[in-house]
Amino acid sequence: MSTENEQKLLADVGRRIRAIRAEQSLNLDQLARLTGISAPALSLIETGKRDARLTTLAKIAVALRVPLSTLWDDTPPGPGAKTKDASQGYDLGDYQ
Amino acid sequence: MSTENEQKLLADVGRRIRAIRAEQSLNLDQLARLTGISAPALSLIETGKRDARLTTLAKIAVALRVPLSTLWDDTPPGPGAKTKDASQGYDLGDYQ
DNA sequence: TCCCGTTTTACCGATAACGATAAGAACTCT
DNA sequence: AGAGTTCTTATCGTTATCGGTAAAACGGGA
Repeated sequence: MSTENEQKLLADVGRRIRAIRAEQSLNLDQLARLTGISAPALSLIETGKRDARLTTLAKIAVALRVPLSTLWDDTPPGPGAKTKDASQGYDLGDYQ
Repeated sequence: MSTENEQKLLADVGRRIRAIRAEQSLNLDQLARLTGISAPALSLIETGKRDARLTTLAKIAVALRVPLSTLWDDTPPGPGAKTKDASQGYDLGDYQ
């Protein structure tokens, strides 16, 4: 994975987190208390400046009450039949 | 998110990575070359002993040619109609 | 039992995440 | 302009990831 794609991934995840947080009318301090992650750290994650760990993202997903996979968008929108076959070969997105 | 759930999450993601790697008949050295992640680091991730960063998991997903969300399984298996609504309220799994 | 491929574990050094705190920017309202 | 809220940025100290290397375990087959 190239560096510019990593940046896009982080920026994308951050935008998604911020959008969900805004939907729930939470500010950074409130989300910080819910997650145990400091508000500055959350700010860095949301602005795509920090490469968070898996458990950190999981804490955020739990606090926002969304599935972890909601934080990015790489699942193909195909109508059903998610075979989970690795050699399936659907169109790979930017994070692939 | 509690610590024991974090451990379960990491162990689960690791198991899933290992399963996909086995499906493709890759050993750790080969996946290491594909990802740029060292084989010892991959071993730690697969055995749930390391809390990898998002871009690290993304590199693995790219190398294995699977969507990032394949590495865990928190998307509801509902037939179609993935509204991505945060307040949707389907049954939250162990990672929620 | 002796190899051999694979994986795990242990160390090292460099880099980065993370919490805490504080300061600064941006924005609104009065 | 001043006060208030929210977010961003900076610094510091602790901890963890990560690549590299090497050494151990864990197999299986001849």
